[in-house]
Amino acid sequence: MVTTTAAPAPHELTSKGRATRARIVEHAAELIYAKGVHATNNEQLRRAAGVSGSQLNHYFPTKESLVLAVIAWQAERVLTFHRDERFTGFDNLEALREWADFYVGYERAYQEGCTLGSLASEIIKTDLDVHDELASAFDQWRGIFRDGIERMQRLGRISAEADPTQLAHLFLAAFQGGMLLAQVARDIAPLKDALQAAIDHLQTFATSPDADGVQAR
Amino acid sequence: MVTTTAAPAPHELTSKGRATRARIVEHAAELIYAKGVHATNNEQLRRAAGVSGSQLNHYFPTKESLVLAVIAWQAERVLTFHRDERFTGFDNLEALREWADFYVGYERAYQEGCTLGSLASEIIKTDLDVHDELASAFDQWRGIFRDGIERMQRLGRISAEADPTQLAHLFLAAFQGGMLLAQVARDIAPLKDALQAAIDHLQTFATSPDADGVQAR
DNA sequence: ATCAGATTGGGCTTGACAGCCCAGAACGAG
DNA sequence: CTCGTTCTGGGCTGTCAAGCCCAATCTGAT
Repeated sequence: MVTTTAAPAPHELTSKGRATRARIVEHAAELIYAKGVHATNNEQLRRAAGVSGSQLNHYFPTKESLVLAVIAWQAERVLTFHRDERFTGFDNLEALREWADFYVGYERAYQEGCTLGSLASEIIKTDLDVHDELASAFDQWRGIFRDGIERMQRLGRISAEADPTQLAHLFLAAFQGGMLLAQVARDIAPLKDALQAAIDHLQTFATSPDADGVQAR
Repeated sequence: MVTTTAAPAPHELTSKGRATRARIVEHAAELIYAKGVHATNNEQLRRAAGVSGSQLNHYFPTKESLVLAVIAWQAERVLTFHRDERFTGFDNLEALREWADFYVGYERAYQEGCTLGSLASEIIKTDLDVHDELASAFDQWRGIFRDGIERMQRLGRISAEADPTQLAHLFLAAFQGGMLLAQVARDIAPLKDALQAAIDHLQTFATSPDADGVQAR
């Protein structure tokens, strides 16, 4: 049996099928975020999503396929959030401050950690072949920060000597590390401090320290 | 049978017993670091440490007790490493650079992550009651950086306006986050960049930028 | 030397979970 | 309306790991 066209299409989903599949992914994402991949089993997911065992097998033959779908879903969520208009592509310091404030004020930050980072840490050493999906997501995430910083340079807001990729790595690392530390300490302070310090660092590259409404230290 | 003294001592270990227990913990730590907690089972540990099933049960009745011992062992290791003479309590920028260089050059950094951080992320959401042990370890770790930065201030090497706790959080978060990103990307660059940027930031507080052998940017 | 307690060996049981199957219901194109 | 396809329900089974037990051996203090 050879595929006639370029679209094998293992499952042609109807609208109802798509709805069920989406319901499974969303509930799986929530359960996994709250309890971790390993502590989330089929039965809990069945009850939460209101589906039966065979539906899971129908839409997600293996746990790996489900986890991949959850990763894709969470990645899309977090990337969409960061591309929200309010952050204007992170082309100014105030947007970064607003972004940091959001997560510092996000209750679940120090309870469950980052929706993507926690997931990544938990399964990166397992057999699950989810590496490429994760790498791609984090790469795009970093790209959002890097592009923003590059734009700050082009707009003359920060010095041309700043290294956008390095700074993007600092932001993402401070965020992920801060989330982990906050989770462990059950206190948001580590995240708050790390993000504040990272932003302060970027501020040292600002061409006019006071132009952004915040006085230099 | 009532204990005569105040020492219930659930198990008085002989030197042989202590050796076996230590062998188990060390091999468990290595296996867990390489493969994760969940992917490490009794059989692998039995073969690696050359012990039998009942020994595991004898020294570590539950997996939780074993994981706790591994956490304590790894925490002691990482804290001892950071207290090594060569870092002189992190009371100068050069020590931080040496520290960063060590991990950037450490092969397993972007393969397995941080010996403590990876473990923490993997099990923080599980039932295992290991929270206090982890919190204490990270608290001491942060304390090493904070104390170093405070000493830099007392020695007049950096401005008194720097916030030692905030900067300590930045270092630890950049390290943990950088480790995670490096693992995901299979590239050391994120860790290298994050640590470099964090050190650059501390450098902006230096009272004499060139006194430490490195020119300001 | 003796003996109580510590240590060791290997196998076994119980429980949990992922993956699978079959039959029936709903859907939707013609 | 009709029929092939997709969707759904609930139960079943194979696998695997954690925890446990009994019996044998070793240790070290007296």
